[in-house]
Amino acid sequence: MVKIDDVARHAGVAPSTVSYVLSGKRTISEQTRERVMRSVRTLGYHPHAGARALASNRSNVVALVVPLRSGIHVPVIMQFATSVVTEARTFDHDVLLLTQDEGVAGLQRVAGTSLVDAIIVMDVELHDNRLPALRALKRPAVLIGVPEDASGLTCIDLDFTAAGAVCLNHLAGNGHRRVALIGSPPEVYKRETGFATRLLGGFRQAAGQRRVKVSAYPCEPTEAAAKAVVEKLMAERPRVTGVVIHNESIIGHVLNAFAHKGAQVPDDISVVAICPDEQAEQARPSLTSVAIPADELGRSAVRMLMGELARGEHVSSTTLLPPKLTERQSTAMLVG
Amino acid sequence: MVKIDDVARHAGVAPSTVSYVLSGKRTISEQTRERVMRSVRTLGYHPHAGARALASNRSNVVALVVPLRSGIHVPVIMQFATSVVTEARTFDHDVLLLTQDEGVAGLQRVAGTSLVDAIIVMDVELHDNRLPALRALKRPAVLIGVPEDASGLTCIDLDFTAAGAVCLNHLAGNGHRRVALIGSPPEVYKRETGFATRLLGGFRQAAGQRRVKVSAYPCEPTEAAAKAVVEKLMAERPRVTGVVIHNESIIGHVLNAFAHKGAQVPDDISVVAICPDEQAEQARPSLTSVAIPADELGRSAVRMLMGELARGEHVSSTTLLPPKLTERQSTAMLVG
DNA sequence: GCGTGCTGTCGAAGCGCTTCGACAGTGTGA
DNA sequence: TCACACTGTCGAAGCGCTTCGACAGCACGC
Repeated sequence: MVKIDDVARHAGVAPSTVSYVLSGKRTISEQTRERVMRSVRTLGYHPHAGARALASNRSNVVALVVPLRSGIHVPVIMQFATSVVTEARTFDHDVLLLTQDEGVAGLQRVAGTSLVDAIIVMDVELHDNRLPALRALKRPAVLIGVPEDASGLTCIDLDFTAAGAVCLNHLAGNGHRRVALIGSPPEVYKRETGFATRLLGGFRQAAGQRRVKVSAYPCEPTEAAAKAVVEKLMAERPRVTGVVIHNESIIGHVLNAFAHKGAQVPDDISVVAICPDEQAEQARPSLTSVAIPADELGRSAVRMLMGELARGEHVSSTTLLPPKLTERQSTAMLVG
Repeated sequence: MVKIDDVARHAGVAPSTVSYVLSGKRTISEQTRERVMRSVRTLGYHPHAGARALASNRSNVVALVVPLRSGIHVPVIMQFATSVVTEARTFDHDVLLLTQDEGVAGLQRVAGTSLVDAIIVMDVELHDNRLPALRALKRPAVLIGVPEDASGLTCIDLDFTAAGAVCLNHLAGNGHRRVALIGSPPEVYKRETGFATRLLGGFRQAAGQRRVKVSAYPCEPTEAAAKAVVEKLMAERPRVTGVVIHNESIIGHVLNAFAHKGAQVPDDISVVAICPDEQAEQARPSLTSVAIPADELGRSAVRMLMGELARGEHVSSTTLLPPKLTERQSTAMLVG
């Protein structure tokens, strides 16, 4: 293994000079820098991560805690994870993958051993049991999702409350007076997952203001469940003309179920979805939708973390990205 | 931060004794062990990962390289990744997430800096450009997938050749003489992704032996593409009675398309899929399928790595898990 | 009673890097 | 021309852990 002393000798400088060339933490003459860099390249020098972490008290690794829970759409998680990895790399950081089932112990382990400099936690519940640990950690953390009490924490998420309202308002603006929400499985609401609960809240509140009659139908992520929900909906509320779908897994199935029952989208039923843009564009008909900006969330989370690490001080904040509704073929003005 | 010297002082022993208690690398009296462990717990000691890595030349981290490519079913990747993380934790290791787009440079970086002890690479192509680097690395690596030349490498995968044969034979055994394969998008075959190419090969070879007429239809992972492929298939080969689907994303769409065209499964068309068991069970009708054992692959990959790390010597090997076909409702004896 | 072989513990020497203070050498302003 | 402030580089002191060799203390067999 080639080490910093080898590079120093090869370039005819002190080891500390090599270190400063590589870190840029002190000014080095262009000439020396060149010489050192050439040595680094010809020798194929890679600084030892452990040694670096020990001496600098920085591992250049961030932890990413991903959910394994039911009711969470896997492609969105994956998209988020890759955007975190990609963005972290631009800051010369790597990403350690943790699963949620290690829970609080996992957080304490990776933070306590200085394995990671910072932590990103996905799928935060309203009353998440990891919150106290996260507050106590002496490392920056960003939560994706907003718990009920976000004090002392840094959170970022799509503004699901506003998203719920935007969907309702779009339908109401098109004249729909009876609207249904087809959502996540019941257990997601039971455990008070932030995004589901908040969207439903925003949806209901806007409906109250607009005097629109609404109803909510939780739904398991299977084709059969989607079909059953549509049938139930059409039987119980035959006069519903607008539907909001907040459950990526069943969007296609719901559309098929409507078609099967002879309900044309958008002629008989207008549909708005909350899902990644890509999915909305691929659906037939293409879906009016509020985008889930997984990519942007991942990038922002990393940037916030890097900001805190650079500044060395913690400021609690909550960032809610405004929902962006894109109108496509699945919604129309209510006629008659 | 509490360090090993603090623990040693608290327990009234030497730092080295604490280290040996924690690592178990030397015999320690039960009495001393107890005392040290108590101190560890009361002080809340967590050994510094970097210091440990520096001194022991082991980081206790394995790298996992995941694909970002099109044509690869995301839930399977995710399932695999979580099984790797879970299994690695049972060996007291963590998992560093790398994306494929860092390519060879990424492998060299994490291995060269001693950030990781070992590497798992998913989605290996027949002529993967990372193979030379992986052979040259002085760290254990396990490939998921089998390249054409696997010499010097450790590989594990489902035996896709056998899987292709098993599917064909199951249909042939049920009397089907004309069978089609609906597969991955064309680019997957073009870049010679192992699993797609091998399955097709096994399928064709078995067909030759059984004197079954076969045809292959690549398919993009969209509902529209699936529908189009089914229509094309039924127009071009109206006498096909058996279909193998090797493309998890479109299974549901293909079934719907058949239904839409009035072809009953399994009465008119028998369908075999290659997909996770869970997905096969949820489909309607439930699908006769060859399982993709993502979980087992992940676990095995980690175990092989840990074995190599423990032994300290490299032995090249290729492990092919035998395909397991489970008969469900989507296949039937050909009548008439 | 003495050599021999264990067991359990200790002390010290690193592992490879960063960073701090020191200090030549050079340029600047009075 | 001299004091002074920069610039660029060096040397040495750690960072917190593991591991090697050493060595007391004890049991055993002769």
